[in-house]
Amino acid sequence: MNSAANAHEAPDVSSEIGTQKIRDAIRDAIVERRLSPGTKLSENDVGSLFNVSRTLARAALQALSYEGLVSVEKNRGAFVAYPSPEEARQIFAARRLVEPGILRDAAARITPSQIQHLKQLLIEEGRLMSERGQTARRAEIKASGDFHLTLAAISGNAIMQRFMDELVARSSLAIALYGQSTVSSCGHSEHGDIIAAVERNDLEQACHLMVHHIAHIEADLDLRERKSVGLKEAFEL
Amino acid sequence: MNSAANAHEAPDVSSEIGTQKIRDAIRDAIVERRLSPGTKLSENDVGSLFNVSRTLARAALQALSYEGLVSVEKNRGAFVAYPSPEEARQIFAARRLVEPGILRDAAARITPSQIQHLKQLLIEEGRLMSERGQTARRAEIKASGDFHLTLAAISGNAIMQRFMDELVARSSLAIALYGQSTVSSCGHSEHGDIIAAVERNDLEQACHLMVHHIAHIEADLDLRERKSVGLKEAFEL
DNA sequence: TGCGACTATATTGTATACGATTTTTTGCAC
DNA sequence: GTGCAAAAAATCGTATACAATATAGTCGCA
Repeated sequence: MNSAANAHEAPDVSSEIGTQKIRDAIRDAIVERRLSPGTKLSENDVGSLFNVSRTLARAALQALSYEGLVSVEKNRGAFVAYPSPEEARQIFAARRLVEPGILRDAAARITPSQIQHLKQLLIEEGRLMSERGQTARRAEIKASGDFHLTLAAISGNAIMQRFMDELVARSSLAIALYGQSTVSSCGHSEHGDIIAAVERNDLEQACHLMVHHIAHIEADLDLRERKSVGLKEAFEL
Repeated sequence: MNSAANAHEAPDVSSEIGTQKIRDAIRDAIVERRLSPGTKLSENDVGSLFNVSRTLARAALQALSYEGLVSVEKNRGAFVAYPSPEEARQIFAARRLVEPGILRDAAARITPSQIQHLKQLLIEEGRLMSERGQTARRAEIKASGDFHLTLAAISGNAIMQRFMDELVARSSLAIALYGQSTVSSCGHSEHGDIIAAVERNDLEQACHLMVHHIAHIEADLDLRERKSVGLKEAFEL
Protein backbone atom coordinates (compact mmCIF):
# COMPACT_ATOMS: atom_id res chain seq x y z
CA MET A 1 0.00 0.00 0.00
CA ASN A 2 2.44 2.63 1.17
CA SER A 3 4.87 2.66 -1.64
CA ALA A 4 8.17 4.44 -1.58
CA ALA A 5 6.16 7.50 -0.61
CA ASN A 6 7.24 7.33 3.03
CA ALA A 7 10.89 7.48 2.14
CA HIS A 8 11.49 11.13 2.63
CA GLU A 9 14.19 11.85 0.11
CA ALA A 10 12.47 14.96 -1.13
CA PRO A 11 12.46 15.33 -4.90
CA ASP A 12 14.28 18.59 -4.43
CA VAL A 13 13.22 21.53 -6.51
CA SER A 14 16.64 21.70 -8.20
CA SER A 15 14.99 19.65 -10.91
CA GLU A 16 18.27 18.24 -12.25
CA ILE A 17 17.41 14.61 -11.64
CA GLY A 18 18.77 11.63 -13.50
CA THR A 19 18.53 7.88 -13.18
CA GLN A 20 21.79 7.97 -11.22
CA LYS A 21 20.39 10.31 -8.60
CA ILE A 22 17.27 8.19 -8.21
CA ARG A 23 19.30 5.04 -7.84
CA ASP A 24 21.50 6.58 -5.17
CA ALA A 25 18.58 8.02 -3.27
CA ILE A 26 16.75 4.70 -3.14
CA ARG A 27 19.90 2.83 -2.27
CA ASP A 28 20.59 5.18 0.61
CA ALA A 29 17.03 4.70 1.80
CA ILE A 30 17.47 0.94 1.74
CA VAL A 31 20.87 0.93 3.41
CA GLU A 32 19.69 3.26 6.14
CA ARG A 33 16.61 1.05 6.53
CA ARG A 34 14.06 3.69 5.84
CA LEU A 35 12.73 1.23 3.29
CA SER A 36 12.12 -2.24 4.67
CA PRO A 37 12.66 -5.48 2.79
CA GLY A 38 9.67 -6.48 0.76
CA THR A 39 8.37 -2.96 0.24
CA LYS A 40 6.90 -2.55 -3.18
CA LEU A 41 8.55 0.05 -5.41
CA SER A 42 6.12 0.72 -8.20
CA GLU A 43 7.47 2.45 -11.26
CA ASN A 44 4.75 5.05 -11.11
CA ASP A 45 5.35 5.96 -7.50
CA VAL A 46 9.10 6.16 -7.90
CA GLY A 47 8.71 8.22 -11.04
CA SER A 48 6.28 10.72 -9.63
CA LEU A 49 8.28 10.96 -6.41
CA PHE A 50 11.23 12.24 -8.39
CA ASN A 51 9.19 13.99 -11.08
CA VAL A 52 10.38 11.84 -13.92
CA SER A 53 8.70 9.43 -16.25
CA ARG A 54 8.40 5.73 -15.68
CA THR A 55 11.26 5.25 -18.12
CA LEU A 56 13.84 6.65 -15.73
CA ALA A 57 12.23 5.13 -12.67
CA ARG A 58 12.35 1.76 -14.33
CA ALA A 59 15.99 2.18 -15.28
CA ALA A 60 16.89 3.04 -11.71
CA LEU A 61 15.05 0.02 -10.34
CA GLN A 62 16.70 -2.18 -12.92
CA ALA A 63 20.08 -0.87 -11.84
CA LEU A 64 19.30 -1.60 -8.22
CA SER A 65 18.32 -5.12 -9.11
CA TYR A 66 21.79 -5.69 -10.55
CA GLU A 67 23.19 -4.72 -7.17
CA GLY A 68 20.89 -7.19 -5.47
CA LEU A 69 19.11 -4.51 -3.48
CA VAL A 70 15.85 -4.76 -5.37
CA SER A 71 14.23 -7.80 -6.83
CA VAL A 72 12.07 -7.38 -9.87
CA GLU A 73 9.49 -10.04 -10.57
CA LYS A 74 8.25 -10.30 -14.09
CA ASN A 75 4.91 -8.63 -14.59
CA ARG A 76 4.63 -8.02 -10.85
CA GLY A 77 7.03 -5.22 -10.17
CA ALA A 78 10.02 -4.28 -8.07
CA PHE A 79 10.41 -4.85 -4.35
CA VAL A 80 13.08 -4.03 -1.84
CA ALA A 81 15.05 -7.25 -1.75
CA TYR A 82 14.12 -9.79 0.89
CA PRO A 83 17.21 -12.00 1.13
CA SER A 84 16.61 -15.55 2.21
CA PRO A 85 18.62 -16.94 5.12
CA GLU A 86 20.73 -18.82 2.61
CA GLU A 87 21.35 -15.62 0.68
CA ALA A 88 22.31 -13.83 3.89
CA ARG A 89 24.78 -16.58 4.69
CA GLN A 90 26.32 -16.21 1.25
CA ILE A 91 26.65 -12.47 1.66
CA PHE A 92 28.69 -12.87 4.83
CA ALA A 93 30.61 -15.81 3.43
CA ALA A 94 31.60 -13.60 0.52
CA ARG A 95 32.73 -10.90 2.90
CA ARG A 96 34.82 -13.31 4.92
CA LEU A 97 36.36 -14.49 1.70
CA VAL A 98 37.11 -11.08 0.32
CA GLU A 99 37.78 -8.66 3.14
CA PRO A 100 41.00 -10.15 4.48
CA GLY A 101 42.49 -9.78 1.03
CA ILE A 102 41.28 -6.23 0.75
CA LEU A 103 42.71 -5.47 4.15
CA ARG A 104 46.08 -6.83 3.07
CA ASP A 105 46.14 -4.68 -0.03
CA ALA A 106 44.99 -1.66 1.95
CA ALA A 107 47.62 -2.15 4.63
CA ALA A 108 50.30 -2.25 1.98
CA ARG A 109 49.38 1.19 0.68
CA ILE A 110 47.95 2.97 3.67
CA THR A 111 49.39 6.33 4.62
CA PRO A 112 49.52 7.89 8.07
CA SER A 113 46.90 10.44 7.07
CA GLN A 114 44.59 7.66 5.94
CA ILE A 115 45.03 5.91 9.27
CA GLN A 116 44.13 9.18 10.89
CA HIS A 117 41.04 9.39 8.75
CA LEU A 118 39.97 5.91 9.74
CA LYS A 119 40.38 6.75 13.40
CA GLN A 120 38.29 9.83 12.85
CA LEU A 121 35.56 7.64 11.42
CA LEU A 122 35.69 5.46 14.52
CA ILE A 123 35.31 8.40 16.84
CA GLU A 124 32.36 9.61 14.85
CA GLU A 125 30.87 6.14 14.98
CA GLY A 126 31.29 6.00 18.74
CA ARG A 127 29.67 9.36 19.16
CA LEU A 128 26.63 8.25 17.17
CA MET A 129 26.34 5.12 19.27
CA SER A 130 25.85 7.14 22.39
CA GLU A 131 23.27 9.39 20.84
CA ARG A 132 19.66 8.33 20.58
CA GLY A 133 16.97 8.85 18.00
CA GLN A 134 16.19 7.60 14.53
CA THR A 135 18.53 9.85 12.65
CA ALA A 136 21.46 8.98 14.90
CA ARG A 137 20.65 5.30 14.45
CA ARG A 138 20.64 5.64 10.69
CA ALA A 139 23.84 7.60 10.65
CA GLU A 140 25.39 4.95 12.83
CA ILE A 141 24.40 2.19 10.43
CA LYS A 142 25.99 4.04 7.58
CA ALA A 143 29.12 4.87 9.55
CA SER A 144 29.58 1.25 10.51
CA GLY A 145 29.61 0.25 6.86
CA ASP A 146 31.81 3.16 5.90
CA PHE A 147 34.69 1.65 7.83
CA HIS A 148 34.77 -1.37 5.55
CA LEU A 149 34.14 0.73 2.47
CA THR A 150 36.95 3.10 3.30
CA LEU A 151 39.36 0.20 3.63
CA ALA A 152 38.28 -0.99 0.19
CA ALA A 153 38.89 2.49 -1.19
CA ILE A 154 42.35 2.58 0.33
CA SER A 155 43.17 -0.77 -1.23
CA GLY A 156 43.12 1.03 -4.56
CA ASN A 157 41.22 -1.59 -6.52
CA ALA A 158 38.10 -0.02 -7.99
CA ILE A 159 36.60 -3.38 -8.87
CA MET A 160 36.85 -4.71 -5.34
CA GLN A 161 35.58 -1.39 -4.07
CA ARG A 162 32.41 -1.67 -6.13
CA PHE A 163 31.94 -5.26 -5.02
CA MET A 164 32.27 -4.22 -1.40
CA ASP A 165 29.72 -1.47 -1.96
CA GLU A 166 27.31 -4.15 -3.01
CA LEU A 167 28.16 -6.50 -0.17
CA VAL A 168 27.88 -3.86 2.54
CA ALA A 169 24.54 -2.66 1.21
CA ARG A 170 23.18 -6.18 1.05
CA SER A 171 24.50 -6.86 4.53
CA SER A 172 22.39 -4.00 5.77
CA LEU A 173 19.34 -5.72 4.30
CA ALA A 174 20.20 -9.02 5.92
CA ILE A 175 20.71 -7.35 9.28
CA ALA A 176 17.42 -5.50 8.96
CA LEU A 177 15.68 -8.80 8.37
CA TYR A 178 17.43 -11.16 10.71
CA GLY A 179 19.24 -8.96 13.22
CA GLN A 180 18.40 -9.60 16.86
CA SER A 181 20.28 -7.17 19.07
CA THR A 182 18.77 -3.76 18.68
CA VAL A 183 22.12 -2.29 17.80
CA SER A 184 23.91 -3.85 14.89
CA SER A 185 27.24 -2.36 15.78
CA CYS A 186 27.90 -4.63 18.71
CA GLY A 187 31.32 -4.95 17.28
CA HIS A 188 32.25 -1.31 17.19
CA SER A 189 35.36 -1.83 19.24
CA GLU A 190 36.48 -4.49 16.81
CA HIS A 191 37.00 -1.86 14.16
CA GLY A 192 39.42 -0.14 16.47
CA ASP A 193 41.26 -3.38 17.14
CA ILE A 194 41.71 -3.96 13.44
CA ILE A 195 43.17 -0.53 12.87
CA ALA A 196 45.48 -0.99 15.82
CA ALA A 197 46.76 -4.24 14.36
CA VAL A 198 47.31 -2.58 11.00
CA GLU A 199 49.12 0.28 12.66
CA ARG A 200 51.61 -1.99 14.33
CA ASN A 201 51.99 -3.88 11.07
CA ASP A 202 50.61 -7.13 12.37
CA LEU A 203 48.84 -8.21 9.20
CA GLU A 204 48.08 -11.75 10.27
CA GLN A 205 46.35 -10.51 13.38
CA ALA A 206 44.49 -7.81 11.47
CA CYS A 207 43.08 -10.31 8.99
CA HIS A 208 42.24 -12.68 11.77
CA LEU A 209 40.35 -9.95 13.56
CA MET A 210 38.55 -8.99 10.39
CA VAL A 211 37.29 -12.51 9.77
CA HIS A 212 36.07 -12.78 13.32
CA HIS A 213 34.48 -9.37 13.17
CA ILE A 214 32.41 -10.42 10.19
CA ALA A 215 31.58 -13.69 11.87
CA HIS A 216 30.38 -11.77 14.92
CA ILE A 217 28.05 -9.67 12.84
CA GLU A 218 26.64 -12.79 11.26
CA ALA A 219 26.39 -14.52 14.62
CA ASP A 220 24.01 -11.85 15.80
CA LEU A 221 21.58 -12.91 13.09
CA ASP A 222 18.81 -15.43 13.53
CA LEU A 223 19.01 -17.21 10.22
CA ARG A 224 16.46 -19.91 10.81
CA GLU A 225 14.17 -20.51 7.92
CA ARG A 226 10.93 -18.74 8.60
CA LYS A 227 8.30 -20.31 6.43
CA SER A 228 6.04 -17.35 5.85
CA VAL A 229 3.18 -18.36 8.04
CA GLY A 230 1.16 -15.16 8.32
CA LEU A 231 -1.87 -17.44 8.32
CA LYS A 232 -3.91 -19.16 10.98
CA GLU A 233 -0.73 -20.85 12.18
CA ALA A 234 0.49 -17.51 13.38
CA PHE A 235 -2.40 -17.37 15.82
CA GLU A 236 -3.23 -20.94 16.71
CA LEU A 237 -0.64 -20.93 19.50
CA MET B 1 31.57 1.85 -38.93
CA ASN B 2 30.80 -1.81 -38.82
CA SER B 3 28.41 -2.03 -35.95
CA ALA B 4 27.43 -5.19 -34.17
CA ALA B 5 26.23 -6.44 -37.52
CA ASN B 6 29.21 -8.70 -38.02
CA ALA B 7 28.55 -10.58 -34.82
CA HIS B 8 26.72 -13.52 -36.19
CA GLU B 9 24.34 -14.38 -33.38
CA ALA B 10 21.41 -14.77 -35.74
CA PRO B 11 18.21 -13.23 -34.45
CA ASP B 12 16.63 -16.64 -34.69
CA VAL B 13 13.14 -16.87 -36.06
CA SER B 14 11.87 -18.26 -32.75
CA SER B 15 10.90 -14.67 -32.02
CA GLU B 16 10.87 -15.17 -28.24
CA ILE B 17 13.52 -12.56 -27.51
CA GLY B 18 13.90 -10.61 -24.31
CA THR B 19 16.44 -8.21 -22.90
CA GLN B 20 18.04 -11.17 -21.13
CA LYS B 21 18.64 -13.03 -24.38
CA ILE B 22 20.14 -9.97 -25.99
CA ARG B 23 22.43 -9.37 -23.07
CA ASP B 24 23.66 -12.96 -23.12
CA ALA B 25 24.17 -12.97 -26.86
CA ILE B 26 26.24 -9.81 -26.80
CA ARG B 27 28.19 -10.95 -23.79
CA ASP B 28 29.03 -14.23 -25.49
CA ALA B 29 30.14 -12.31 -28.55
CA ILE B 30 32.41 -10.16 -26.42
CA VAL B 31 33.84 -13.04 -24.40
CA GLU B 32 34.52 -15.08 -27.53
CA ARG B 33 36.11 -11.98 -29.06
CA ARG B 34 33.84 -11.77 -32.03
CA LEU B 35 33.32 -8.18 -30.91
CA SER B 36 36.52 -6.27 -30.30
CA PRO B 37 37.05 -3.65 -27.63
CA GLY B 38 35.98 -0.22 -28.74
CA THR B 39 33.36 -1.42 -31.21
CA LYS B 40 30.35 0.82 -31.20
CA LEU B 41 27.08 -0.77 -30.22
CA SER B 42 24.38 1.60 -31.33
CA GLU B 43 20.97 1.10 -29.85
CA ASN B 44 19.40 1.07 -33.27
CA ASP B 45 21.69 -1.60 -34.65
CA VAL B 46 21.35 -3.84 -31.64
CA GLY B 47 17.60 -3.42 -31.64
CA SER B 48 17.11 -4.17 -35.31
CA LEU B 49 19.54 -7.08 -35.11
CA PHE B 50 17.28 -8.77 -32.60
CA ASN B 51 14.05 -7.36 -33.94
CA VAL B 52 13.16 -5.39 -30.88
CA SER B 53 12.78 -1.72 -30.17
CA ARG B 54 15.49 0.55 -28.91
CA THR B 55 13.94 0.27 -25.46
CA LEU B 56 15.05 -3.32 -25.01
CA ALA B 57 18.33 -2.82 -26.79
CA ARG B 58 19.10 0.04 -24.46
CA ALA B 59 18.20 -2.02 -21.41
CA ALA B 60 20.53 -4.80 -22.52
CA LEU B 61 23.40 -2.39 -23.11
CA GLN B 62 22.77 -0.79 -19.76
CA ALA B 63 22.93 -4.21 -18.11
CA LEU B 64 26.22 -4.97 -19.83
CA SER B 65 27.64 -1.70 -18.62
CA TYR B 66 26.98 -2.77 -15.03
CA GLU B 67 29.07 -5.86 -15.72
CA GLY B 68 31.86 -3.69 -17.06
CA LEU B 69 31.72 -5.23 -20.52
CA VAL B 70 30.28 -2.19 -22.21
CA SER B 71 30.93 1.43 -21.50
CA VAL B 72 28.23 3.93 -22.22
CA GLU B 73 29.21 7.53 -22.77
CA LYS B 74 26.56 10.11 -22.28
CA ASN B 75 25.04 11.30 -25.52
CA ARG B 76 27.58 9.29 -27.47
CA GLY B 77 26.50 5.73 -27.13
CA ALA B 78 27.67 2.33 -26.00
CA PHE B 79 30.98 0.70 -26.89
CA VAL B 80 32.54 -2.63 -26.14
CA ALA B 81 34.66 -1.84 -23.11
CA TYR B 82 38.26 -0.92 -23.68
CA PRO B 83 39.90 -1.54 -20.31
CA SER B 84 42.93 0.59 -19.54
CA PRO B 85 46.13 -1.15 -18.46
CA GLU B 86 45.37 -0.08 -14.92
CA GLU B 87 41.90 -1.58 -15.16
CA ALA B 88 43.35 -4.79 -16.54
CA ARG B 89 45.75 -4.97 -13.62
CA GLN B 90 42.88 -4.52 -11.21
CA ILE B 91 40.90 -7.27 -12.87
CA PHE B 92 43.68 -9.77 -12.34
CA ALA B 93 44.45 -8.44 -8.87
CA ALA B 94 40.82 -9.06 -7.99
CA ARG B 95 41.07 -12.58 -9.32
CA ARG B 96 44.19 -13.31 -7.33
CA LEU B 97 42.45 -11.99 -4.28
CA VAL B 98 39.27 -13.96 -4.76
CA GLU B 99 40.02 -17.23 -6.48
CA PRO B 100 42.08 -18.91 -3.79
CA GLY B 101 39.17 -18.44 -1.40
CA ILE B 102 36.74 -19.78 -3.93
CA LEU B 103 38.99 -22.74 -4.53
CA ARG B 104 39.08 -23.45 -0.79
CA ASP B 105 35.30 -23.38 -0.54
CA ALA B 106 34.97 -25.51 -3.64
CA ALA B 107 37.45 -28.09 -2.40
CA ALA B 108 35.50 -28.43 0.81
CA ARG B 109 32.33 -29.41 -1.02
CA ILE B 110 33.55 -31.07 -4.19
CA THR B 111 32.26 -34.54 -5.00
CA PRO B 112 34.01 -37.24 -7.01
CA SER B 113 31.58 -36.77 -9.87
CA GLN B 114 32.33 -33.06 -9.94
CA ILE B 115 36.03 -33.80 -10.08
CA GLN B 116 35.28 -36.08 -12.97
CA HIS B 117 33.37 -33.30 -14.65
CA LEU B 118 36.28 -30.91 -14.26
CA LYS B 119 38.65 -33.44 -15.77
CA GLN B 120 36.26 -33.83 -18.65
CA LEU B 121 36.42 -30.09 -19.21
CA LEU B 122 40.21 -30.27 -19.31
CA ILE B 123 40.20 -32.99 -21.92
CA GLU B 124 37.82 -30.98 -24.02
CA GLU B 125 40.02 -27.93 -23.62
CA GLY B 126 43.06 -29.89 -24.69
CA ARG B 127 41.27 -31.20 -27.74
CA LEU B 128 40.31 -27.69 -28.81
CA MET B 129 43.90 -26.52 -28.40
CA SER B 130 45.10 -28.99 -31.00
CA GLU B 131 42.41 -28.08 -33.48
CA ARG B 132 42.74 -25.06 -35.70
CA GLY B 133 40.34 -22.52 -37.04
CA GLN B 134 38.35 -19.60 -35.70
CA THR B 135 35.56 -21.60 -34.16
CA ALA B 136 37.95 -23.89 -32.33
CA ARG B 137 39.84 -20.86 -31.05
CA ARG B 138 36.68 -19.30 -29.73
CA ALA B 139 35.51 -22.48 -28.11
CA GLU B 140 38.93 -22.80 -26.50
CA ILE B 141 38.70 -19.32 -25.04
CA LYS B 142 35.36 -20.10 -23.53
CA ALA B 143 36.49 -23.48 -22.23
CA SER B 144 39.49 -21.93 -20.54
CA GLY B 145 37.23 -19.60 -18.59
CA ASP B 146 34.75 -22.35 -17.86
CA PHE B 147 37.28 -24.06 -15.64
CA HIS B 148 37.34 -21.13 -13.25
CA LEU B 149 33.61 -20.61 -13.52
CA THR B 150 32.87 -24.23 -12.74
CA LEU B 151 34.98 -24.03 -9.61
CA ALA B 152 32.98 -20.99 -8.55
CA ALA B 153 29.76 -22.90 -9.16
CA ILE B 154 31.00 -25.80 -7.07
CA SER B 155 31.87 -23.46 -4.22
CA GLY B 156 28.15 -23.01 -3.79
CA ASN B 157 28.17 -19.26 -3.29
CA ALA B 158 25.94 -17.64 -5.90
CA ILE B 159 27.28 -14.18 -5.14
CA MET B 160 30.89 -15.15 -5.71
CA GLN B 161 29.81 -17.07 -8.79
CA ARG B 162 28.27 -13.98 -10.33
CA PHE B 163 31.34 -11.96 -9.45
CA MET B 164 33.57 -14.51 -11.13
CA ASP B 165 31.35 -14.41 -14.20
CA GLU B 166 32.11 -10.73 -14.41
CA LEU B 167 35.82 -11.12 -13.76
CA VAL B 168 36.32 -13.88 -16.31
CA ALA B 169 34.43 -11.95 -18.96
CA ARG B 170 36.43 -8.84 -18.32
CA SER B 171 39.64 -10.85 -18.34
CA SER B 172 38.78 -11.94 -21.83
CA LEU B 173 38.59 -8.30 -22.86
CA ALA B 174 41.93 -7.51 -21.26
CA ILE B 175 43.56 -10.46 -22.99
CA ALA B 176 42.07 -9.47 -26.31
CA LEU B 177 43.60 -6.04 -25.92
CA TYR B 178 46.96 -6.72 -24.35
CA GLY B 179 47.61 -10.41 -24.95
CA GLN B 180 50.86 -11.23 -26.74
CA SER B 181 51.15 -14.94 -27.27
CA THR B 182 48.69 -16.02 -29.92
CA VAL B 183 47.16 -18.56 -27.63
CA SER B 184 45.88 -17.32 -24.32
CA SER B 185 45.74 -20.74 -22.79
CA CYS B 186 49.45 -21.06 -22.33
CA GLY B 187 48.61 -22.31 -18.90
CA HIS B 188 46.37 -25.15 -19.89
CA SER B 189 48.40 -27.69 -18.00
CA GLU B 190 48.17 -25.53 -14.89
CA HIS B 191 44.47 -26.27 -14.68
CA GLY B 192 45.30 -29.93 -14.51
CA ASP B 193 47.88 -29.34 -11.80
CA ILE B 194 45.34 -27.50 -9.70
CA ILE B 195 42.82 -30.30 -9.94
CA ALA B 196 45.47 -32.82 -9.08
CA ALA B 197 46.36 -30.88 -5.95
CA VAL B 198 42.71 -30.66 -4.97
CA GLU B 199 42.29 -34.35 -5.55
CA ARG B 200 45.08 -35.25 -3.19
CA ASN B 201 43.71 -32.74 -0.71
CA ASP B 202 46.69 -30.46 -0.79
CA LEU B 203 44.82 -27.22 -0.41
CA GLU B 204 47.82 -25.00 0.24
CA GLN B 205 49.45 -26.19 -2.93
CA ALA B 206 46.24 -25.84 -4.92
CA CYS B 207 45.79 -22.23 -3.85
CA HIS B 208 49.41 -21.53 -4.51
CA LEU B 209 49.10 -22.94 -8.00
CA MET B 210 45.95 -20.93 -8.61
CA VAL B 211 47.60 -17.64 -7.70
CA HIS B 212 50.52 -18.40 -9.95
CA HIS B 213 48.27 -19.50 -12.74
CA ILE B 214 46.50 -16.15 -12.69
CA ALA B 215 49.84 -14.38 -12.47
CA HIS B 216 51.01 -16.28 -15.54
CA ILE B 217 48.00 -15.21 -17.53
CA GLU B 218 48.65 -11.61 -16.55
CA ALA B 219 52.34 -11.95 -17.25
CA ASP B 220 51.55 -12.74 -20.86
CA LEU B 221 50.01 -9.30 -21.21
CA ASP B 222 51.83 -6.21 -22.36
CA LEU B 223 50.34 -3.65 -20.06
CA ARG B 224 52.38 -0.66 -21.04
CA GLU B 225 50.40 2.50 -21.46
CA ARG B 226 49.79 3.03 -25.12
CA LYS B 227 49.00 6.67 -25.71
CA SER B 228 46.69 6.40 -28.65
CA VAL B 229 48.93 7.76 -31.34
CA GLY B 230 47.18 6.74 -34.52
CA LEU B 231 48.52 9.98 -35.97
CA LYS B 232 51.65 10.98 -37.80
CA GLU B 233 53.65 9.64 -34.88
CA ALA B 234 52.61 6.17 -35.85
CA PHE B 235 54.46 6.57 -39.16
CA GLU B 236 57.31 8.95 -38.50
CA LEU B 237 59.62 6.10 -37.46
C1' DT C 1 -22.56 -16.51 4.58
C1' DG C 2 -19.10 -18.52 1.64
C1' DC C 3 -17.25 -19.58 -2.75
C1' DG C 4 -16.33 -19.08 -7.64
C1' DA C 5 -16.51 -16.78 -12.07
C1' DC C 6 -16.47 -12.43 -14.33
C1' DT C 7 -15.56 -7.57 -14.80
C1' DA C 8 -12.93 -3.49 -13.72
C1' DT C 9 -8.75 -1.40 -12.29
C1' DA C 10 -4.02 -0.97 -11.75
C1' DT C 11 0.64 -2.11 -13.09
C1' DT C 12 4.10 -3.77 -15.94
C1' DG C 13 6.21 -4.73 -20.88
C1' DT C 14 7.30 -2.82 -25.20
C1' DA C 15 7.05 0.34 -28.95
C1' DT C 16 6.89 4.78 -30.75
C1' DA C 17 7.43 9.88 -30.72
C1' DC C 18 9.86 14.05 -30.09
C1' DG C 19 13.42 17.17 -28.38
C1' DA C 20 18.49 17.51 -27.49
C1' DT C 21 23.19 16.51 -28.57
C1' DT C 22 26.68 14.86 -31.42
C1' DT C 23 28.65 13.65 -35.76
C1' DT C 24 28.96 13.99 -40.61
C1' DT C 25 28.38 16.28 -44.74
C1' DT C 26 28.12 20.18 -47.58
C1' DG C 27 29.41 24.66 -49.27
C1' DC C 28 32.27 28.46 -49.63
C1' DA C 29 36.16 31.42 -49.15
C1' DC C 30 41.03 31.50 -49.33
C1' DG D 1 43.18 21.54 -52.19
C1' DT D 2 42.65 23.21 -47.26
C1' DG D 3 40.17 24.98 -43.54
C1' DC D 4 36.26 26.68 -41.37
C1' DA D 5 31.09 27.43 -40.81
C1' DA D 6 26.63 26.12 -41.38
C1' DA D 7 23.26 22.63 -42.54
C1' DA D 8 21.86 17.85 -42.54
C1' DA D 9 21.81 13.36 -40.69
C1' DA D 10 22.29 10.21 -37.21
C1' DT D 11 22.03 9.00 -32.39
C1' DC D 12 20.89 9.44 -27.75
C1' DG D 13 17.65 11.05 -23.64
C1' DT D 14 13.14 11.13 -22.00
C1' DA D 15 8.20 11.07 -22.21
C1' DT D 16 4.11 9.15 -23.72
C1' DA D 17 1.02 5.55 -25.77
C1' DC D 18 -0.81 1.15 -26.18
C1' DA D 19 -0.88 -3.90 -25.33
C1' DA D 20 -0.38 -7.68 -21.98
C1' DT D 21 -0.62 -9.30 -17.44
C1' DA D 22 -1.80 -9.32 -12.69
C1' DT D 23 -4.72 -7.67 -8.86
C1' DA D 24 -8.92 -6.24 -6.76
C1' DG D 25 -13.70 -5.85 -6.65
C1' DT D 26 -18.47 -7.40 -7.73
C1' DC D 27 -22.13 -10.15 -8.70
C1' DG D 28 -24.54 -14.38 -8.64
C1' DC D 29 -25.38 -18.83 -6.79
C1' DA D 30 -25.38 -22.63 -3.63
